[in-house]
Amino acid sequence: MSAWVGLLRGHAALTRALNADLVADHGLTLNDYEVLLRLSRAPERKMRRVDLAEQVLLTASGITRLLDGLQASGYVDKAACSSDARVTYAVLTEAGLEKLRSAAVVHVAGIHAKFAEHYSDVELATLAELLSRLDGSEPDGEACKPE
Amino acid sequence: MSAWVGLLRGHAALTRALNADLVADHGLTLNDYEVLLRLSRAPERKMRRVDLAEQVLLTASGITRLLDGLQASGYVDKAACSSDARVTYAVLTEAGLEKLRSAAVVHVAGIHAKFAEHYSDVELATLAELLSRLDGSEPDGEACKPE
DNA sequence: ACTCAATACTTGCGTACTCAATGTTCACCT
DNA sequence: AGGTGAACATTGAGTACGCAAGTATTGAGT
Repeated sequence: MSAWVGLLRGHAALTRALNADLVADHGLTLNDYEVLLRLSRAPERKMRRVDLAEQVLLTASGITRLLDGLQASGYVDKAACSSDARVTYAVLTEAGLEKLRSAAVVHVAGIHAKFAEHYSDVELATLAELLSRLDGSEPDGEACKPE
Repeated sequence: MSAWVGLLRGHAALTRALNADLVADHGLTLNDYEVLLRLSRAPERKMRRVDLAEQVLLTASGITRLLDGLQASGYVDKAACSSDARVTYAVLTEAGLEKLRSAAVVHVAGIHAKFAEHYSDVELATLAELLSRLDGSEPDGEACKPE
């Protein structure tokens, strides 16, 4: 049970702090950042919305709304798919890439600081490996910085 | 960065699954359960709302609304403090205790299953210890079951 | 006794979602 | 060709919060 409580509390502590910084400095939430990041690393900087939703663990509805916000800010555009009319792509704009880059400076440093404050490199690797088992994802190295 | 991504994804995967079970089977959210649990283990099964908010990592506003819901369901009552008129206690009712006990059967088993699925006992203890550093909390043994 | 800052709680408002419903499109089968 | 079920994206409605503002009370200092 300790691990469960630790996961809840640790998650809350970290996301609150990092989200507050991101919102205050750049007007982006953690999920906004994650979406911009995923797009920045996708071929042609575009992804189907359904794939994006799956990647950031949101529903179709959630991704629609989140992307509406980013589109309103000029950070993403929509693009149609030539072979499937059901599909709409989310495309990262130049403004979006700039935004991501500027936000990354502080965000990545913040994450590093939070973890380095508590863990050695070995411990961090252990933690990462253990946590990756929870949702079956592969450990994802240096995943926080845009290309 | 892997640990950060693992924390986000692991947290999402676990809380989604466990919350869905709790809501479907008992009409309680994870935070509802946690509040009932904390009250069940408090002296006289009552706590100041401000302390409860701090324990479950909610704001005063958040705990007010959460307790409103539990009170409407008959699981908690309010009680005044004889020595400080600012303070209102949240008190667990008998119905609340019963609810907690019945929910605990499935919830605790669910948590155990999720963790045992991925970790040995030693790994679990390691994970718990590492996670507890994130918000400076003490490891909290067998904290998920009501008294 | 008075003042002020801190404390406790509630309420209004806004945000970020999920669930359910809906319409369009596609893949597959007969 | 026609029918059916699934995939995709959006929208309406509801939920669970946090932030800010507000009220009442208390403790500390003068």
